[in-house]
Amino acid sequence: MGLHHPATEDLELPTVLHALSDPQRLRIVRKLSADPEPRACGSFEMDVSKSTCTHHFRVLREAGVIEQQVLGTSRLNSLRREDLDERFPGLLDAVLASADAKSAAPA
Amino acid sequence: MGLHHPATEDLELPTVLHALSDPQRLRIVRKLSADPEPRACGSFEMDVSKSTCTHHFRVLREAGVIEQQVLGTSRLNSLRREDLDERFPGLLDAVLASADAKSAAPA
DNA sequence: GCAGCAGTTCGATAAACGTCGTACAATTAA
DNA sequence: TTAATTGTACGACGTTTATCGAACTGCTGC
Repeated sequence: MGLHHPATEDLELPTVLHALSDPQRLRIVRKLSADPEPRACGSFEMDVSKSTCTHHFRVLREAGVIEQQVLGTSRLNSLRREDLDERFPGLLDAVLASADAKSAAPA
Repeated sequence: MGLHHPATEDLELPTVLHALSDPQRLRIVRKLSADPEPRACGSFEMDVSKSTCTHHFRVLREAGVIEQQVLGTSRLNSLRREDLDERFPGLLDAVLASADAKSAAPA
């Protein structure tokens, strides 16, 4: 069965903000942004269990933040950057910039 | 007793995003942005009970999104726009613009 | 076929959340 | 002083959340 992805015009701001408000999920999104190549779930070094991972990827997908393509036994994840930019201009960039600034360790 | 407000450098991105991810709270923030005059809690037309209101204002305050000043029996609420812009440049604007766009009814 | 790998599904659990009503405190007005 | 106004504190409640482990499905390769 195909995974469900919300249409661009159906993206809800509170839902997206909630999806981005969890540290684990924020990490996923940042990695996807840093390297735009679609990546399997397993390639993210998550410090939670496999089933928790599945949960977080689903929250991101159902919020419309990521897209998941089935490839064999894997799910290739990519950011829905264009859709997000169309619906919420500047939001993703601001969130990513804020997350980067925060983690940019001072010398 | 004075109300507790987090310092600008202590603002956490996930906490702020979570504070903004609730429709009631988003409404509060939008009203504060539309009219930058500090306003009492009661002046927001909220469709929830008084105690729920108190809860939402506290979440916003503890996340560092709003400032509450005591004036008599009232709490004057204002956006911590400068602090937010310093810590998370562009974030608040992007959220507010997205919220505005969403509620801007098409013809 | 069989084993291994990638994720999902299914409870379960503990914590957090949004909501309410009632009671309370503190200020202001009569 | 009494009453009204503004908001808080305190449970209480049902829901959602983040987490886990164990069992499962579906592909890939030997």
